[in-house]
Amino acid sequence: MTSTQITHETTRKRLLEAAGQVFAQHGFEKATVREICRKANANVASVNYHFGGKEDLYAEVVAYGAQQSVEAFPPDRGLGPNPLPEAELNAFIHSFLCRFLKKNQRGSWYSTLCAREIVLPTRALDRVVREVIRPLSDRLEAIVRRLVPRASKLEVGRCARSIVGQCLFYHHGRPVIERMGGPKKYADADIRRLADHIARFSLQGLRGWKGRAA
Amino acid sequence: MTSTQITHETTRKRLLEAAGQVFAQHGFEKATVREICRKANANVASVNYHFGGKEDLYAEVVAYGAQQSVEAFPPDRGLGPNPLPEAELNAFIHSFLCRFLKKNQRGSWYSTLCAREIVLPTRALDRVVREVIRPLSDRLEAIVRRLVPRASKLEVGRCARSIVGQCLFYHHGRPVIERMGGPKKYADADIRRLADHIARFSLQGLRGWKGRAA
DNA sequence: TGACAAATCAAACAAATGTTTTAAACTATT
DNA sequence: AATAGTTTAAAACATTTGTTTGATTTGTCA
Repeated sequence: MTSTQITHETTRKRLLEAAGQVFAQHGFEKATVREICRKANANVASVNYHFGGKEDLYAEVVAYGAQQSVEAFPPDRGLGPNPLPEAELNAFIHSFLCRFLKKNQRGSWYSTLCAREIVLPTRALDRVVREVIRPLSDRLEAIVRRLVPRASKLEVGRCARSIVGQCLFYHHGRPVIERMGGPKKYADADIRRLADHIARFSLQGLRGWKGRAA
Repeated sequence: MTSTQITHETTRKRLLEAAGQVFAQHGFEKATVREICRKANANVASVNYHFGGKEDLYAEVVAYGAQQSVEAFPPDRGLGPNPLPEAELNAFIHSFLCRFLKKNQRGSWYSTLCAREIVLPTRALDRVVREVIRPLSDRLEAIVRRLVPRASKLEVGRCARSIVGQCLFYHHGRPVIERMGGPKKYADADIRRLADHIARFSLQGLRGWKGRAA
């Protein structure tokens, strides 16, 4: 890689990071190319030069953010070899919460962006589902299956959604939770406790499907 | 009310309904007053004349939609006198799902709008939380308390959020669920089954806090 | 009926914004 | 050092959009 390409990459990267913040803060429509470029110390035309346009930049940012997010908190974090499904579930839930609630050094715009994309989907969502969400979902269903081996495929899916729903609520519902007097920040210990609660609630909930066919 | 005021009211109402659809479809930013007025068979200036501006119209629409939604599906629907908390929980969950999943005659833009507002909050959210969400939340916590009387206030809150999270996931996660091969439409029987699943999962989950202090 | 207010309408206004253009600066290769 | 290709910069462009204006119509009441 020549040094020309290196500076190229750095402006690209600066734009990606700046765009992530601005898109997360204002949403796609209200975010302006001008603010992004100002934040990235780049010229207004640089977005069109490097990405082709605002929309393409956005798609790039979403994919970039989702991947970074999963790599930072893999769902099997801290698990030893041959883990019990109970431990796997706990790790899955904990990593899931971390992805959204932990304030990482970057400013954690990934999660906000992802939430927006889920509720207000654009073309970028298709790629995220394919590359990030689908594998995670498959993994969770495998864990659930081990916990309730007699349940039908449909029931396993429903139970998995019950678990994911609990996690995502703390993300999607954040503005509401704050306005209801809930916490604005989550320390590591808070996230740990939350994960333990959801894991306990869910393991108990799964008991309803244990040992009986659908 | 004079007939002048009646026509006034009807254009107002037409604008509210049209705006609800357009805002839900495109989001606040991308929705244009021109499209709203075209849909409402009204002049471009009518939004400013009747509401003062686009933002005020939006705030009005959000509040209007949230109220209509709860009135259409009250959380105590179909309950007899002195219901068991288990039945109350089931009714609460079922009405909650209906609010978001049932396609009502209006085109059900309420729910979409509400989801947008939760993820990308504006000033309008404060009012919705105060007037609609808070009372619903209080009701749910009261039900949960009856089911786990020994649990702490914090734990009751967490359990309530676990329940709401399961319901909301089918709303917020809809674009993802569809892309994962899930259903696009929910018939009444589907909603019923879903409610039963969530109620069962949750009642089972709550057992973890039954009969023991925090 | 006639006057007054409310409502509607077509047209214009003013601001913001994504994009394009054209030239300058920079980098690497010969 | 010269040149070709790449990247950056400032300014202008074209379009969209919320809002305002002033005239016109509609409805009500004396």
